[in-house]
Amino acid sequence: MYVKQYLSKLINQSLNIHESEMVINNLVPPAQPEWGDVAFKTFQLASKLNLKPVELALSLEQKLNQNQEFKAKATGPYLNITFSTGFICNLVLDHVFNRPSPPPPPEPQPTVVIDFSSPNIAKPFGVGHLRSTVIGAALYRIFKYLGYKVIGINHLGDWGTNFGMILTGYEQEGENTTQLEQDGIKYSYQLYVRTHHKAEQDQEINNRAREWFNKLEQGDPKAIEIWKRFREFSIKKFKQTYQRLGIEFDHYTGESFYQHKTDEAIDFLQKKDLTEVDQGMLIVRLDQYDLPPLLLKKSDGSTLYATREIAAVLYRLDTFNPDLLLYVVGNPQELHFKQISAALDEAGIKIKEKLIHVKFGHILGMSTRKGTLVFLDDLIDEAVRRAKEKMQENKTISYSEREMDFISSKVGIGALVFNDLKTKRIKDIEFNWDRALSFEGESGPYLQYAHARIKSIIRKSSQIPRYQPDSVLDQLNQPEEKALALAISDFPMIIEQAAREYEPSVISRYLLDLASTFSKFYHSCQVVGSKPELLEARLCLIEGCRITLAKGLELLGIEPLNKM
RNA sequence: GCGUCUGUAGCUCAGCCGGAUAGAGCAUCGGAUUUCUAAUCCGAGGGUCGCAGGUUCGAAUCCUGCCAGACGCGCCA
Repeated sequence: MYVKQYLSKLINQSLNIHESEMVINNLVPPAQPEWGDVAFKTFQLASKLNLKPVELALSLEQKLNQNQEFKAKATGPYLNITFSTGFICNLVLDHVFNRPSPPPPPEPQPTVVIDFSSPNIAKPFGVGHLRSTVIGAALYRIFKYLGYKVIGINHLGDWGTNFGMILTGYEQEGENTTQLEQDGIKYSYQLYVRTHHKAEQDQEINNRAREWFNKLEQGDPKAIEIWKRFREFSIKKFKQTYQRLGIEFDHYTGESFYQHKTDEAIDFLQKKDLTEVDQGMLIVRLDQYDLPPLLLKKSDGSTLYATREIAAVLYRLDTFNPDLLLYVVGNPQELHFKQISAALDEAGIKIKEKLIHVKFGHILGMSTRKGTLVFLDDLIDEAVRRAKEKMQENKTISYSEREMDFISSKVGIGALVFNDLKTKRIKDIEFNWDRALSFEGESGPYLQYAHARIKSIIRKSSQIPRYQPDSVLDQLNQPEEKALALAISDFPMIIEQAAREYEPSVISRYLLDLASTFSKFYHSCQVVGSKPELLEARLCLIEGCRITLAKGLELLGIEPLNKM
């Protein structure tokens, strides 16, 4: 960005135009590295200025070459620009060291509410929920970094007919306090499964489950008390897992929170004359939107998922007055969110631009029934175990016991988190232990390793890297050094793109590229042991890379490591 | 049946608001360690960009049709 911004400014000035966005969008890497550092595609701008691309390129070549800092060469409709390495490094590192934060967004500070993770407290936290959790948490950090006010909400699935089943099982078996307190989720899930199994042979159990859920809805003290216990211990367990992942929420307001707000929501839609009764159900027709009707009430009068969702959106608009309302929820619910958005739009609420369904592909090859479901905690444990194994194989580095525990935990989790963030959200993922826990190639540990190596170099240099204007950066003249500076330069634009597209994978791909560029540098340019000026210059460059890498990793929720 | 999404190297993917010779990782094969961590780096092979039309000076990218897969479509969430 720094380099592109600089170039764009010059191009705009030389032509006396104000098209910096278009120009920046047309600045690309040259097809061949030896052609230059940045290439300008002139097609779009030429068309805007009513010129032929080739002519524009030639004219720009002449104008820009009055500048001392670089060479410009027109090649057909392209303009290839070559900088001196020292110049690029100064441009880029000045920003990295002296202006590490992006400029704040214009006042008033925009607010974004992010609904993510949202597990069901009676069902195991499986690998499927990891995606929403990890993507949502990344978006949370990205928007915060960009200066937004961000509110993270865990919309727990803490209400529903399945609690009838759990309460029935509880009634039959009595409480296993140890299990409940240790892992409320696993306990309620197993209770659910056992009772559900019995219910398949015994209709009486189903009836009992319905009764219990009814009691719960009526506010029966006994039912509420037991439900509260299950909820409390499930959340306690969730928080432990979230802590391992370094994730926090501002609110744990689940579906039960909206239980008594649905009447108000239904009232609101009824007053707008949008509802009608069909076969005993209360519905909102959405024919104008080419969508099937939204169901608000079952024929027995009880509310549905969508009802509570409407209530939740109204509550959030009212409470947080957000500019964006993000729902990090899987693909299958696309229709659901379209309906919610349409119904509210019909009611005159301007929500279409605000309510964004940040959808993602689901995890294939995992089923609760087949028993192929993988529990997140087990997956994390396995990731950490494999990381530890890898560390024990390492013959050149020794670790204290504390280091072993800390590093293996961060590496294992880094691999796991990165695995869910490296591809575009929309893609379905076939779960595979070895792929999810890869430590090589395009992986979290690859990025952490690059960071650790930079730290290691700095440690061995016994110097503190610093940036000074007119410094020794002119010492740098290797292509690997220039490539590294150019890679660092793209960081701000990448973050903006990730936010614009609600797509953390943009950052993942970028960091892979940055780390790979560093690794190439590492293998061809020695830092420690160079003559003093070169040492200082290279330290400054790799520290710039490290700062950028660390920031990117933090945004994704991966720990940048000093040693591994 | 209708709708949404996906289809690029053996596998997993990037590139998709049109532009220079379609890029990575894994896997396979061959190399690199007396110097800052080999969880790394270098090299090789590997492609009808699902198929067929269309728009354009130019299409993996835009439009249409078809094929394949995933998901969704009134009383689960």
